[in-house]
Amino acid sequence: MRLAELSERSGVSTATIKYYLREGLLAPGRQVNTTTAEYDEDHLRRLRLVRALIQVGRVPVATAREVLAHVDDESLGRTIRLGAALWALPQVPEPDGSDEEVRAAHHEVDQVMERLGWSNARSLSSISPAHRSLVAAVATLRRLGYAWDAELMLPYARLMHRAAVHDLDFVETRSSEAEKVETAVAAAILFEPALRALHRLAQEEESARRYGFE
Amino acid sequence: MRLAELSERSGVSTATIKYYLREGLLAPGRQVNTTTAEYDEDHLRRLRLVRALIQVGRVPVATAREVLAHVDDESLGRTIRLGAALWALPQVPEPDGSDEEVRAAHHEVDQVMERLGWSNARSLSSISPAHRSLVAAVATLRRLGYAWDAELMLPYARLMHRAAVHDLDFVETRSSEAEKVETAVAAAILFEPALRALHRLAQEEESARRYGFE
DNA sequence: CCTTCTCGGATACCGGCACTATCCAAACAT
DNA sequence: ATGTTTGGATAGTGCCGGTATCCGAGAAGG
Repeated sequence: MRLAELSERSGVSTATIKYYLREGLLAPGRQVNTTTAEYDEDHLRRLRLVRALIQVGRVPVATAREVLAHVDDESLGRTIRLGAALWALPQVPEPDGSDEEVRAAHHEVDQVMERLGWSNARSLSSISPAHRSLVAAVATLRRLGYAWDAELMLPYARLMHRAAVHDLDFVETRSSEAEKVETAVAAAILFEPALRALHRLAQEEESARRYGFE
Repeated sequence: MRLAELSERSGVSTATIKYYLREGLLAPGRQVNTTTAEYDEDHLRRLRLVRALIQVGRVPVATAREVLAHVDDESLGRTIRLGAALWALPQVPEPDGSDEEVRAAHHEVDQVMERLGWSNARSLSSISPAHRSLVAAVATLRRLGYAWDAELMLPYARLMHRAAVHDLDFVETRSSEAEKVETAVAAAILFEPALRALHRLAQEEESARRYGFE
């Protein structure tokens, strides 16, 4: 298919597709001649993933480029490749290690890891962006006066672990390796809005159950 | 305290504080004379909450203003007040009701509500922003080729409900009504990054458990 | 063959948004 | 008295995702 058709089938304007091509989020089509390029179903799939990353996941274009580069890097093993893709994601700045709250948060987070026996996560604790994000989030909560400690975090950690088991079971259902990596990214990025929405719905439900509409 | 001190203790520049005052995110201080205004601890708390909303929650300034207006509206009952605050949050556009995927997603979501007996959520299904977000997220997933149906969603919904129970238990520990509402907003906005980070950490852990570092 | 349309590529531009820099006159501080 | 600090008003900045415009090279139709 040509650019116009790609645009129509994806619902993304040609101008924006050109922009993504320019930014390296989308591989160029097969050049037929100087003025025509041919795109295929893979391009369409990738374009939809790009849109999902940017619109749903609110991932900056530059970050999306990195994530996708890792998704495409077949020289890496699965965990690494997946990890590399996910590690390119977070948009969280390095927390200030000298800050008091940050150190306290770090301590509580590590305690959670320990009590759950998350040895892998622990061994990566200094480099994993997810770990960094968690420390930053907990530090913010504490700074606002909410004493989020390991005790409070544990039940949430257990719940999210069970969610992760579901995620990976779902990823397993994919056949090809490439699809698995892509699915894992989708699971990380796109399940999150769904989880967040479910969380809020559940809050509404539970709140109405407890207090009615007083 | 005066503006400069408020700035110092919050870590927010005076220019930015002035901006928030202008935008109505922060109540003006007590005017001492034409060139001096006095701020107190409440201002500091509110300022920190504003920063958390904007920086951590990535809530647009205009949206934050609405949320905070509801938090401050003492004329509302708790559930309503809380709901009003949370409902002002979402940044999701109305999904296109005529879209095929959207309708399918809507159906699956309603099925989840029904099977969980979330009668409140169901009765609000047409107006709750969380419901709308969920439909939009599921529609996106389906458009990307992931067949997220009620069957797959149910376990996640159960997990998030348990998280919501923890949330509300935590909110209950607050003493004043105003604090409870503020805490509920914090729970909705600030727990989410923490949950997301826990989710990703759990994914890393589970992934490493299953595949090692192959 | 010639006209007219559409193609892809390059470049400049736009609009929103979260700030930020500058200016000002009033009022402290010393 | 005089330099500094205050809060308020206003205009400007930088980023970033996206768009509008222009171009010359083919494709399509008669």
